[in-house]
Amino acid sequence: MTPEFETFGDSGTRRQVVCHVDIDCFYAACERLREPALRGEPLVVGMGYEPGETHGAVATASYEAREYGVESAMGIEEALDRLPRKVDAAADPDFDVDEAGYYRPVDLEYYESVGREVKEILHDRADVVREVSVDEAYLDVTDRVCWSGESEGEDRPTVRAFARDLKATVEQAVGVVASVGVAPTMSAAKVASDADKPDGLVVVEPGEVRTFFADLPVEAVHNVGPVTARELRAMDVETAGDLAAADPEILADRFGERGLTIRRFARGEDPREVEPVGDPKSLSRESAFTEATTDTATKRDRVRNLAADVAERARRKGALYRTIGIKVVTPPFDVHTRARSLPGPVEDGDLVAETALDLLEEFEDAEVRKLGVRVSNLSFTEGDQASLSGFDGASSGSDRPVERSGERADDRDGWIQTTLGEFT
DNA sequence: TCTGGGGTCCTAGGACCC
DNA sequence: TCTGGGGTCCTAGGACCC
Repeated sequence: MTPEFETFGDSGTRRQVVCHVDIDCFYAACERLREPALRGEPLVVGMGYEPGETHGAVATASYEAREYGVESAMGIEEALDRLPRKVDAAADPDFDVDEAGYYRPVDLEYYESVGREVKEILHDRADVVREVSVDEAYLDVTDRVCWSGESEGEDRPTVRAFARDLKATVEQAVGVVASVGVAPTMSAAKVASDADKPDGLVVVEPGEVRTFFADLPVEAVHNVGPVTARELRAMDVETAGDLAAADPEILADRFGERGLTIRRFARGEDPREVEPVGDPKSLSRESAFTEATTDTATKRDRVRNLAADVAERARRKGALYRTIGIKVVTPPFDVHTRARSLPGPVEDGDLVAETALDLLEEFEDAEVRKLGVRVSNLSFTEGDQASLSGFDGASSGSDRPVERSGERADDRDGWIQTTLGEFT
């Protein structure tokens, strides 16, 4: 028995059935939920955007807005060039109101509440759910469905019927549209849900994974971003099919372990099983200045606020941290990080601020466009978490039973206790 | 295209230990 | 005293994902 091969999509013996669910234009869909007048209109949801302003970036553009060339991650200023605001267009005879759109700032809390409604349905429909983000999840539905050719599963629906019903339920109950992909592996399910957006439903049967990938561009493969895609193209690897057929040694040489992973994905091989996400590894907060600044007081102020935020979030989650760090972004877009580890895990907001400010001193004279504060090397105390939120995990979703706080922490138990005494 | 915010994982070099 | 190898931790940066 070779466990790693058990769940390989095209060659495995134990067939996992993975369903990937992704809400279409989630932020925009949420805005339309509470403001139905926005339906059918070009709509841009901007992060760091405020009504009437031009700073920030596009978090989500509705399909109608995309028609005008507005894309995700684009600066709001650029987006406004392509798609003016309705209000501005109405006031200016040079603009055509019909060629304008609506802009809304991100309201994550609201989106999270909508996301929770969706997740409830998903937990209802699957034995294991991996919540990847506010609007996206993997479901292990192995024991709930059968592939189209199978008949062994008495009452089980086919994957397609299952997915169709899931989509309909989400749409009726929550009012947002999901794209769904079903496949024998996580990586294929993910690509499948993406393949026919919006309102997509794509099923990739076992044995078909590699064929399914073959003609897709390399960047469709999970973990292939713009940088890797460019390098692959330079090596004449254009499609996922090319990637599947590429020499593994060359890929390993060029991209390390990731090179082998993406090749396996392209071949339909992915041994990962759907598992719930564990405790976070780090917590951070960052924010950009409207305009880059060199002013020390401004920078220190911002860092103090971010530090307080991060510390408060860690406290609420019952997280102790052993490493405190900052992120400093200087023009044009150079990212610098600095971090310092403490002798033992602490929960101490003042110390976060102090350490962050100390690390910031190196950038005293730098022009800064963005700052961040981060705590990492987290450990979660047995007590707090479970007692505060109930430890069932099945119902509450986000708070699952505390995991052992990492193998490394274990062999340190002795001194963790002593340092805890000192620091808390 | 001049860029938001919150994450994960990997890599590489240096310090330090045995 | 310059010669070996192995392991871990820490920091910084990079790529990627949503």
